[in-house]
Amino acid sequence: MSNQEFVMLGQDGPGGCCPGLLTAPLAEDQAVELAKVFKALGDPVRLRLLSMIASRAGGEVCVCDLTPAFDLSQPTISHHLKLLKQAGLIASERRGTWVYYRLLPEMTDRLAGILTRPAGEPLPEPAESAS
Amino acid sequence: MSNQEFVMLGQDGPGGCCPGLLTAPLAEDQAVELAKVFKALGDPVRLRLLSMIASRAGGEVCVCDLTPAFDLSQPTISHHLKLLKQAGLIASERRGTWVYYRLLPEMTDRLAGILTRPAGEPLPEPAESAS
DNA sequence: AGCTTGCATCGAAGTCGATCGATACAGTTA
DNA sequence: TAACTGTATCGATCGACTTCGATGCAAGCT
Repeated sequence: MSNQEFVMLGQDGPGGCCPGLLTAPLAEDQAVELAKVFKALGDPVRLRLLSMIASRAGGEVCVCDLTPAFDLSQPTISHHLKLLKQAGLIASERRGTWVYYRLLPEMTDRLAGILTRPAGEPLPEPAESAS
Repeated sequence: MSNQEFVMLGQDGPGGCCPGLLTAPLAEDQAVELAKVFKALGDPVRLRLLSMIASRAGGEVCVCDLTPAFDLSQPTISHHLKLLKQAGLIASERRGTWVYYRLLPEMTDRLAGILTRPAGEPLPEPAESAS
């Protein structure tokens, strides 16, 4: 179905676990893929949607529970959910009339790892000046 | 100096450490602030810039070392650095003719924490379907 | 079948963002 | 002071993004 483009972030690159963004200069291809995911997180509405989905007790939320929480039209919410889904952050499942969304923790785990600096990072020098 | 707007992400909110995005529904104000930072990371050029700065041995990089690494004009690189700076991800210092940028690990640490789910998260059920 | 509800897709309108060339500013050097 | 190098800012262009109303599709109900 469809010609949608999903973010895959090629599982840990060729031969290592999570190069990390903070340790090595990050190739352009990886930067492009990673940017898609961060861009999906770069909107207040999508952040709140993700947050509502992730923090849900049962792990799932019906769209009908998400939409009324915003001052936005139903198509707009649907669009944001689609972007989060294409970013690999959430997945959806239809059950009867309703569609349920749930978090894909693999992606958030990956992002957290990418933003984590390896244990005892030197922390060059506690310089103070900052333009 | 200036009327620039910097992201502050009010240190851990009123009384807790890193509510977390994945555990509670995230208020609108927090979502707006967080989105600014993620938006700054939502561009391949900025991700590579941040990566080059963060992975630098001495912890600092001269702009003159960053600019030639891209197929972009000098003003464009300068603009991207400005956005990363306003997001609180990097800081700059002028020494003589050159300007040096360095990572502000507090922000990346914070983001990593926000994207990390608290230890033994239930992981509702390893359901398979994903539209 | 026909109606109703829940959600997605489709254009359109307005805003935002990435990029550039031109230019201004800071600091060094002659 | 003048000239030169390294960065930042300005204004414009153009494509991307957010949002909407209208519409289409899926599933349940009468």
